[in-house]
Amino acid sequence: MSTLSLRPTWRKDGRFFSLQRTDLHSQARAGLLTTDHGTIQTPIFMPVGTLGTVKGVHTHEILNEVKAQIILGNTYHLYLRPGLNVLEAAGGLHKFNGFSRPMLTDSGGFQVFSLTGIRKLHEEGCEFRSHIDGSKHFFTPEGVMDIERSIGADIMMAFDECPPGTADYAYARKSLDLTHRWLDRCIERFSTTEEKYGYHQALFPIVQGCVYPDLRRESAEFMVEREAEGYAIGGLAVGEPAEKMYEMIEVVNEILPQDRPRYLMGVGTPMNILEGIERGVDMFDCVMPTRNGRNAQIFTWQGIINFRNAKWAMDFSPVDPEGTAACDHQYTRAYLHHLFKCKELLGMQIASIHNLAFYLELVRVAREHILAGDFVQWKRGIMPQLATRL
RNA sequence: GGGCAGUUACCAGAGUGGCCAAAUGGGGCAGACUGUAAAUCUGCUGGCUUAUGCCUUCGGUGGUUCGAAUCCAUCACUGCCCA
Repeated sequence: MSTLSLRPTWRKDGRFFSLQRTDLHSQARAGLLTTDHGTIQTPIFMPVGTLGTVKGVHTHEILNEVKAQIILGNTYHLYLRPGLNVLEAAGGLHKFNGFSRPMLTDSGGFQVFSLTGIRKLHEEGCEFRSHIDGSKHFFTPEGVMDIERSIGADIMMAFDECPPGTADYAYARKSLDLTHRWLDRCIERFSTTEEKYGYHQALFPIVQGCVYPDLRRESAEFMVEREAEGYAIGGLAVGEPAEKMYEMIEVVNEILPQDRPRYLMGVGTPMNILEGIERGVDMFDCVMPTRNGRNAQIFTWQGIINFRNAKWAMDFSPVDPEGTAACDHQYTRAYLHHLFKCKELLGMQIASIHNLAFYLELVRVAREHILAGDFVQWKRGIMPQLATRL
């Protein structure tokens, strides 16, 4: 039996990803990723919009303040609410939420990890109990492909199992084999179905293997054979030490093809992202800027601020003097502190916009330095500041 | 003037003889958060050389008792009702 290949599903013009420059002193790359909803400059950070909305942030703010080039949605969550009938009637997620730039849907693989306790894994798929009403739902690789077709994101993720960072070798082995069998079923279904809304959709497989180099290598090789348009590295930042994560990225990126984008799923802190870029990652997503923003924490070039702390009560300087968003300059730290103390919604909005804008600025500047050829030097200079607690 | 109810930590409020430095909320002070079951969760919140320890505290004062936030007397204040 010949190996399944995704090549027949690629963009017809062959212009999905192009590398502009690879760093001489590291694996860092700058590239362009083209979708029918626009071109993305990589490396890129993708804000997470699980339910078709980046929590607390208007679309015009995502576009003009955050300057996001692509956002995420989540298959499991969108399937439960609003449901596929609504999304199909709307004409896909882009039409439904009014976001006309590229989108990517996660498959629900992460929910296999995070919903431990209300989910059951089988060879056939994963049975979930809805976290909303307890109802039963069965996700299979084929079903997930169909759902992601209905949602209509530009990039679809394969349905995988995301084991915890603490998984032992035996479990990691078993889990990886399941993910691989599921991948081939995803490819089979994806290859035999069409996009629903007249624009191209790409399918990214997800390399797994926990913290075990041999499994990671095997997984990467397995997926390279399938000739995807892009590849994801999953199952990291789920409880393992950061050093292990970096090591796994190195192992995997040695095998993944240079000419295709690599997406490190669910990562991470500003420092994690720069470490990932240095090791050849092109795409990142993480809930951290929005979730931590809602919880009063912001990231800046100078370090990390917790706006719940009393020390900001009388600080009338701007939220972030170096920030790129209007709200960074419109409001003071004392005011933002006040908003969080009073649990005012505006505080969460400001912090979310700020954090996302900062993350996008971080990868934009990183890209500039890759193009200029001094990425490693620049990164080394700013890392200590990023981790500082203000 | 008479009757009734009450006074507990920053606030509200439980406790009505020992398991009480005192429940629970709120507030305050910190911490966590990584493909979003998260505008959530956790810890601390009388003092002390941080402890299965000591000291001080439940309106004031004085009693009863081995032992009192809890029982008695009295004073002060608060609220409601009747004049």
